[in-house]
Amino acid sequence: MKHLTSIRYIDTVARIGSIRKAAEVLAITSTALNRRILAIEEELGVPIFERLPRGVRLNSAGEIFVHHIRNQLSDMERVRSQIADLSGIRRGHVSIACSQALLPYFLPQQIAIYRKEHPAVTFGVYLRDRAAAEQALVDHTADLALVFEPVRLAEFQTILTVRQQVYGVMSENHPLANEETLRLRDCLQHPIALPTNPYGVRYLMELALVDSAIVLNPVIESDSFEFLRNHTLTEGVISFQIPIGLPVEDIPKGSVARPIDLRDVPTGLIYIGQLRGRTLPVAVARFADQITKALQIRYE
Amino acid sequence: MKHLTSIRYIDTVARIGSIRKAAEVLAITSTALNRRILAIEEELGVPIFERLPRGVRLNSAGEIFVHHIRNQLSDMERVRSQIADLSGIRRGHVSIACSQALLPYFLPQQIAIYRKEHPAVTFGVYLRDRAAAEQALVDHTADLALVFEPVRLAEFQTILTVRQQVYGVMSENHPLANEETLRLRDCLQHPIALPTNPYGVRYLMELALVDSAIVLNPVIESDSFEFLRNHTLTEGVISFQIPIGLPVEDIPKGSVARPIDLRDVPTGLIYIGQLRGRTLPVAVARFADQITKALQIRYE
DNA sequence: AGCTACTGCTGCATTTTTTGCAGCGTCTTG
DNA sequence: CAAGACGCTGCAAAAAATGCAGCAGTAGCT
Repeated sequence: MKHLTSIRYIDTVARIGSIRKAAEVLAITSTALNRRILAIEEELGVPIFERLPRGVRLNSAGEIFVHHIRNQLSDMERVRSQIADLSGIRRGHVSIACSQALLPYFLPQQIAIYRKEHPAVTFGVYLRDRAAAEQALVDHTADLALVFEPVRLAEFQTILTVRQQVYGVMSENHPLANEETLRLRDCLQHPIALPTNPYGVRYLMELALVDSAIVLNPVIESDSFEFLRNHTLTEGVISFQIPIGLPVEDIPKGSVARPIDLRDVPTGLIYIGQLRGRTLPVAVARFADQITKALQIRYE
Repeated sequence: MKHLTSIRYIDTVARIGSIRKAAEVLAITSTALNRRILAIEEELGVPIFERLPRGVRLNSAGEIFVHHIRNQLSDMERVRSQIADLSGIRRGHVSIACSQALLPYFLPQQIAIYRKEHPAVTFGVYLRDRAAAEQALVDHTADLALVFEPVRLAEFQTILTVRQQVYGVMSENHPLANEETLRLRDCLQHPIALPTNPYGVRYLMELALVDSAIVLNPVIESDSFEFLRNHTLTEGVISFQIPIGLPVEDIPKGSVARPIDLRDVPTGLIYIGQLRGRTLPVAVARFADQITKALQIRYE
């Protein structure tokens, strides 16, 4: 909306940290942008940016101000979507920050279902580790966060939690492929592949072993779950994943997934959350509702 | 704030229920107001007012919108005051050491103006002669010094200087009361009243006469400017004062002030100063700013 | 030291937006 | 049916925003 242009600009400058760079992104000249900032500072009676030789940075007045205008901007989005809802059309945008496990199957499926009903709603899906996803809520980069074992900031308001047991994924030719459930000590007899540290699965497994003398020695470590999953097929390694990151029906040909005994690795939790105290735009609220129901049905 | 003008207007229209009447209240034409409303409705894609023969009324989209913008407006107020608190212009203490001439009119007036904006800021005003005022800065007894013809210690950092011509103050019945400007030798034909030695006016006048044979022989000598000023009314004496120590508009009934010819007594300077190198508290800096501007306007 | 590249900022001419005036059509009201 | 009030529109003037060119300051590099 037009009357929010200045504060949208300022939001962008605060994110980018440079007036000239932000001006490029916003497709205006740095002059115009600079003047808008000076005008706002004039109105507030106080500068909101520190001028550094390499750009600008919010000072504490700026922190307060920008925090407020981000609320204002997303509130306005909500209002627009409420108004649009009145006239029957649902439009809007849903922005999601989520863990890697949600990307391959769960979210694409859910978004497809939703968009079939409401084609005017657009989506943004952003891969963030546990900490960054929560941060994205705070700075309004995302409306929803779907995170495995989050840090749980004070600003994070849980909508739903879902238990997720860790599974071992391996080739169907693997010696352990026929076990009903896997014991961790058995797995560790074989080469293993693990996600890197910030990810929830790795975190859970290290937590499980913290009291024992055992150390995780992955032959493969990667921050790509997809790579890890594929690698179980090409080499006889065991990878680890949570059910939501696995196909709903059947594991791809040639690989199997077996639960790790709960005595060895406890279940983790996926959290769906939003920024505390925020009233979500209609489209977002509805989507949150949909995936909440889907998860409740799927994981009792 | 400027960028909220449109929504403030809309808020008013919603309250009043008529574009033309609201325009009057807002002191703009109905045309401009009407166009702003149309523009917002355009942006929202939906009207927010029902047009009735007697004016306008919010429709349900408008209810949502106006509810939101009212929140936004009061939030902005809150943010502004948070920022004001943070920057300290709202609270704090300003401590001033100054010459006697500033006490009767100038400072009370300026402090009143400032405190009207920032009632939580407190003031301390201390009468100090030229040397003592500067010393007060050094030992942090005062944040600001306003001094006529100061000693100018090394630690004294000048913020602004203002020229002040010496005036003769006398009863309107005095023989010299009708002169445009006064020559010093004419004044000395009459009884004169002078401040005691440490004061700037006395200093200036003695400086002016140092090369001549003339000696100042006051019939009254006092360290109270107020006493001197009043005494001109009761006895036919001439007293001496600088403009800032005189009322802004009119000299009190019965007395007149006439400038002393610059060939006889040179202009003196009022210095506003602070401790060298010190970063002043925000409240102090603001007040210094205010009086600086006030003085610049008053004595060009 | 000198140089380059990058920063935020400013004066001026130009473009865009906003405003005010006059007037139109519609509707209630006396 | 006339009067008055309402929201709205065409057009010209006023005001604001924008873009260009250029300045001054600083970090990092040679």
